[in-house]
Amino acid sequence: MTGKRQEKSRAMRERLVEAAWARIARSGLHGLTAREIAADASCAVGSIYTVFEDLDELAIHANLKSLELLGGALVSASAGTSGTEALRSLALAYARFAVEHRLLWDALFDLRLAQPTPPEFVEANSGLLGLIGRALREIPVVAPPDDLAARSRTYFAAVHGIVFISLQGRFVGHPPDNLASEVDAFVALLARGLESEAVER
Amino acid sequence: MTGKRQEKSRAMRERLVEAAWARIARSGLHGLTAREIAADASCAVGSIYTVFEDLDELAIHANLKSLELLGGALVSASAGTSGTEALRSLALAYARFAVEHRLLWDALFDLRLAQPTPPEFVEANSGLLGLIGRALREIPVVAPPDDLAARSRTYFAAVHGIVFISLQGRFVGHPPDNLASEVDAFVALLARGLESEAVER
DNA sequence: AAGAAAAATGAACGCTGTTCAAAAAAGGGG
DNA sequence: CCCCTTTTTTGAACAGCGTTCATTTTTCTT
Repeated sequence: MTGKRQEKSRAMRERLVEAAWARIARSGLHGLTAREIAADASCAVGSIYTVFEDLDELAIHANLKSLELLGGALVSASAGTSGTEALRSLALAYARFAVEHRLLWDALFDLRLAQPTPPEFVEANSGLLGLIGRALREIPVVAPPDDLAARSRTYFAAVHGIVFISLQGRFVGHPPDNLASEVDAFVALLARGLESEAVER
Repeated sequence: MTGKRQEKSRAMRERLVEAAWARIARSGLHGLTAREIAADASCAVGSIYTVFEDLDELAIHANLKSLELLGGALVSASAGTSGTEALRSLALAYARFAVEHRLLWDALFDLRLAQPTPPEFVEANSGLLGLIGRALREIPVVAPPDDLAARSRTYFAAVHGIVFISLQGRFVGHPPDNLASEVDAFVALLARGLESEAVER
């Protein structure tokens, strides 16, 4: 039998990521402790550090798992739609994901990294922004030479902020129940603004 | 001499908040350790817990200090402006504050509380949203019976998200240098949308 | 089957927030 | 002004954290 070493270490890697992800989903990023993860993954605490640089790197990989889940939700939500309708579907699906997987979603943004963001993460994010870009391209005003990527990021950021502040619950105003309609109205407003831009040109 | 006890404890309270605030400004919320704060404020670690419930409560009061600073910046930025111009000034001032006091601003949103947000904090936030409300009221479409507070929060949240994602730097797109123009363009788009709403009515 | 190489282990280290018996300071009465 | 009571301040001690590394166990090669 050859390559037994690689295989075992990769299996442990996966177990660790799975355990970390499950624990974030249950207790949030704060509930991520080396000893508990190790217990969940049936290995020693020290083993974590033979496979990952530190707990942050493990958390990043757990977040990548969440990002994949989010990506799936966005893709299926926007399937068969286009233009402003696609924008609305994407925004609503994003809000729904945040509500339904609250702790996983929180962890995506709570994690502050000492080191620069790893390329896998940037790529995953770009993929999701690409969905917005596709929708924007179908709206006349937003086309080359406009920077589609920049606009996508801005509009995503705006919706993200609305979801974030709403779920944070530190401000008076909409309770989270109304989040969907809040987001919907906002995207509609955005679309109006874009149409108005188109008319003027 | 009477009331020497109260006075001393209040003085220590202020020293602690000041020390915590300064340390957040220098090293972020992560750099907030009980022992270092105590050293800065010239008292024992245990004293912190005679005055505050825990470190979180101390951090809240440090954040209140930051919120006052932000409030001042927003008030002076929007002074003498109205309507959409006021909205632009407010958004730009908000972005500038985030950049110039990055760690203080991060701490405002990094702090996740186990307990419900204390009323002082909610009040301070409401005060700042009121500035947006004043500006919105001067835009015809946004008037009673619209819920001004709800709209204020939504638009603030959108701008906040843009600043947040931009400074986070985890996405491709605008570098933070362009944050001001990104925010400016976005507020302009928002204003267009609002005007378009007005026309339709 | 034996020796060499690699990987997994978990006790130990230095740090954290928080507590609480002891010490210090402040107020009141003779 | 001094003594006694009450209140406040103190910092060593505690439990738990992420991380390390000498030791043990497992895997590979000969």
